[in-house]
Amino acid sequence: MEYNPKDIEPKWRAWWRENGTYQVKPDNSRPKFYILDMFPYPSGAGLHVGHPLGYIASDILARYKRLRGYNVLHPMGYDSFGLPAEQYAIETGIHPAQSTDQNIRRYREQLDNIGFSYDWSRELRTSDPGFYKWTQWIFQQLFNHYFDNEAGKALPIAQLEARFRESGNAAVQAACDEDTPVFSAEAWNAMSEKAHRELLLKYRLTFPEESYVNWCPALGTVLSNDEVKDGVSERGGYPVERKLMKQWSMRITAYADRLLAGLEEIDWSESIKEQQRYWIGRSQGAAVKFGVAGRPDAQIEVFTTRVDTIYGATFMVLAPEHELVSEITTEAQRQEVESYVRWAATRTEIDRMSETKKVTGAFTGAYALHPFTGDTIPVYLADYVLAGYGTGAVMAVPSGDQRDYQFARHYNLPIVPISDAQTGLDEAADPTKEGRYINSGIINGMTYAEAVPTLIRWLEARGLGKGKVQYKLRNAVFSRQRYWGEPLPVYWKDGTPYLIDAKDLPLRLPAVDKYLPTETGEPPLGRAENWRYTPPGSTESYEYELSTMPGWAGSSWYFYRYMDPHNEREFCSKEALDYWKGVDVYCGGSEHAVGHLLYSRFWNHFLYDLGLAPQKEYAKKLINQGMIQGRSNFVFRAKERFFEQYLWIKILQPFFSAESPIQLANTGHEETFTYDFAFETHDLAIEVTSYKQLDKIERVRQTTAADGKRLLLLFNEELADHINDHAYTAVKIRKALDSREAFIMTQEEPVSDILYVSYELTHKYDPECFSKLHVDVNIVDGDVLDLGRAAGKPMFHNAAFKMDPAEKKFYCSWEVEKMSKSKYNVVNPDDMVDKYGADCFRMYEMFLGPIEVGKPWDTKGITGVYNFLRKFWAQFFDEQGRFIVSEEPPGPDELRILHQTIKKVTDDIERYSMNTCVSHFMILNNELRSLKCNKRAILEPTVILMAPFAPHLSEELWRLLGHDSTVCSAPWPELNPEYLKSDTVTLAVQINGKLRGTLEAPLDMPYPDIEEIVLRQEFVQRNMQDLTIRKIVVVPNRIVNIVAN
RNA sequence: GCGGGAAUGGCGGAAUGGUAGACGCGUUGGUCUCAAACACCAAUGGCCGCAAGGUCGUGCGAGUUCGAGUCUCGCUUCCCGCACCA
Repeated sequence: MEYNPKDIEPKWRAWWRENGTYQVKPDNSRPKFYILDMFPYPSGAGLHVGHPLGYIASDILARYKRLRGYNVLHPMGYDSFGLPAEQYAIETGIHPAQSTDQNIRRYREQLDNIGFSYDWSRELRTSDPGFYKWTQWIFQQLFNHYFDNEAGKALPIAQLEARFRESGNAAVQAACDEDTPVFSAEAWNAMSEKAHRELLLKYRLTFPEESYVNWCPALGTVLSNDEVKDGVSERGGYPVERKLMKQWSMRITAYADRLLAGLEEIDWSESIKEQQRYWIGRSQGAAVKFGVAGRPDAQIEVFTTRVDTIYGATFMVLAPEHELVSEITTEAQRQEVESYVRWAATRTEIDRMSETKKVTGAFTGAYALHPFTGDTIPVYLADYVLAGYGTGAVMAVPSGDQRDYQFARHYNLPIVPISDAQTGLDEAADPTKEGRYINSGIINGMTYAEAVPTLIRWLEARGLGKGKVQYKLRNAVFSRQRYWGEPLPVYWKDGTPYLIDAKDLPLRLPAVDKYLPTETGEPPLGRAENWRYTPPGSTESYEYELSTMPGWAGSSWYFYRYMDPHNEREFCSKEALDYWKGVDVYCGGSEHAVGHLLYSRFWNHFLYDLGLAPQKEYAKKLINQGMIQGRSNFVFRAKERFFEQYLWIKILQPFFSAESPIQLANTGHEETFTYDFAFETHDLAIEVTSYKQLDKIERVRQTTAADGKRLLLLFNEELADHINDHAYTAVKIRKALDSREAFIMTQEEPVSDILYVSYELTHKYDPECFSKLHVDVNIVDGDVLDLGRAAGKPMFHNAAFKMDPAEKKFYCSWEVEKMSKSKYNVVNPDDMVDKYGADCFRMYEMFLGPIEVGKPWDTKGITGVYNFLRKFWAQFFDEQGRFIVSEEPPGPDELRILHQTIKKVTDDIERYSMNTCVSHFMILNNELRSLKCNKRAILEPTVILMAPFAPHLSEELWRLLGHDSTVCSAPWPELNPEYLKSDTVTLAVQINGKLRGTLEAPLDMPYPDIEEIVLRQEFVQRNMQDLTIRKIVVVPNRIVNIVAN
């Protein structure tokens, strides 16, 4: 009986679905386990083989935990608000809901194909009003709370109001805007309601404010810091500029310390935790106020982490945007300063980054007063000081800070050493904390540890400064000028925002005629008719907020909704929260390190403060699956920014001969055309034995290159518009390349310093091949040539050639890169499932290597897994194809290998090492085959062990073994350590740490006997001839090391 | 520049301080076949050797240890993240 996945897989998927096998309910009799995948954004491209990697690993874990008796919550949903659907809507007029729905259906189909054990009755979509009702509700809670620094948690804003009425805000320790004025109770009580509301906005955890934001003109929206990479938008790569705008903001900074501390209690990768720590960017230092000469009213405050270097401050630098700039600038300098400020404003982020080493600045003509010495020091502007960090001003200590040093050198400002340990100040700054201070007034002769508190005490006593903690973390911009997102449940009255009544939630997205900004530049919601709110009991109506929420809103809390997805009264019931608590294992990509993974922790801390979340940290364990990369099909030009849109293939071998012309037919389109080829001459004769997979390449065009050699052009510019065709073609070409080393790809116009690339041309030294390639490839012997990084940035990795005549080896490597539609290197999981079955695909993805590391996709290896499954299947059938297992009792060898496998697979799943599990199954199968074992007592437990990995095959065999219930609820085989023991062990014998031989010895042989036996061995005696034994180290049942000289 | 991680055959990758290279791919040889494919069997880190065996081997250099891919120190290279953060 042949193993045919198509016969069994759809059948069992249907059965599982019909029988609700994967549906879960809270069950206090069993321990719970919550395994969550990061839900996908349903893009139009569908899944590729890289996507399911994490899903498969978590599915294996979920199935395993079920077999271990856990009540497993393993849900899936869609992060279905987002930019691409909106862009598509702008282009086509199709409502994003409609295209999103279509994409989701496609995703669901693909996910179903792979046999995941999701409880689909809990599916959710962030764009579903039943879901975003609660996103809006949480937003309202944030609006209604402030962060109390004394309590260390969020408290209702009403409590804050009460305190203001009682005693003003002087004694209130709360997270608030920097510019919050101090007021007394009397003053508060005398204010208007509008004034009250405006002041409260300075405390609320979400609030509108005028601030510099990342404005992306091309996308017509603002972006949060984590959505901007290298000065351009993460989606689309459009330029981003800084712009002062009124935006909703989340006071995440209030939680900075808790988000930092929380990292200590979660089992996430060090790299993600470090990224979050860095993003939060806590630094301890001091705030110091400098006076301005001749202006007793003005002060320049700076933040420094090195207050101990303050005596070395010989000038000050302000950011060009600093608010005091025009005030303190002298008339003589005004023109220069203004032109510098203008110049700085026009520079984009990219400009700044590419010129970080260049010193620019301007002198304001003003002088600051050094708080300790009273000296006057000049005040400059420079854009190396950032307006957005600290106070936007620094005290410049050229002897201790390299940037200040460079600036001082450029403007010929004094560089004063401040420590006797500083060296090399002729060359560079020396930021040492060693030694004792010199030229430093009250701290002369002190060490670093003594100086800092001395200085801070001095400053505090005079009101000139204080110790301060500064964060890099900024409040997160929370509004987007887009259509396809959650509407903010807010209306505007009298210039301040009000929440709509909770009973009016959800505030549904209105219909609009177009998905573009209005003619007056308002967001698309401005197009909605009658987009106004009438508060309960009011006759007036007021305009709703026109912005929507950002993409990360829904994903900041969705993990709770799965626990109770259909609840209409609460975001999640208390019972469900008490039972499921939080996520036990969270699986997803590391690209969300400082976006989703930080924002969701923030919301969770907030919900925890409200008593709505059971745990401070919602996900104890995080697994980051690596990215599966595709191979690039392109050869890049080193000196040009964009790579060729063509793929050239040069035929190296006469695989089209005059005798047997090959037809290349277009099979992908309605129009069909064929080319007949007959090549008479050939450039090279690398042996090629298989070409048949070439027969589906589309649109091949024969052409002649400049040097007169024949070339085939496989892509053409028309195809650029048909991305799917590209992907298709690229895959076909890769298959051809995979099958044989048939091609060299080359560029249109070869240039000597640019390389030709071939695909794993040879892996063994072949002198013929070598010399011919040498001629053709034009490369420097023994060199690894990096094809260069376009414009200094690794926009694309490149293929490299290495030829090493000394080693007689020739290497050629392909670059690997992210699989993406635009790179034409996508491999579709459906194709894999269609050809090999879901079980095989699942196992193969796991077999590729550890989940956390990225690796290139290589379809070749899948046959190994497929053969394994076929052979495993065959164990259950006799030659006539009848299902037959023996009821004989198993022998010790069979039991040993079974229990070894139980042990290894159990241990390895627990440590998320799925790749080695697959190996263990293969080893087990190889052993059982050589033992010709078809005994039920062995095979039945094996089927259960395999069930998490290959659920369909296991289910089929399980039923054939005579079970009525599903293998999904079978008990995990129990390890019996007795069976692992054997009578003898293989002892390795080393002499001075070198392996000299092995010998079979009885288990647990006593020491003197071991020594005796070992020394009797022929190979030991032979190697011991001139040596005297010093010592014999015995590791029981493993190794004997004879130390001798 | 700073932070995190990695480096093991032709390739993906295994190895609680204890026989490096499990398992798979690929390759080579063989069986089957008119032939091919599939399948099956065998070999497969390099070098020397007919063989037995020897010898060198986990990026480089030191160290700890009876014993190091694994631990320590110092480098190199690559990947990821951040990047004028005062």
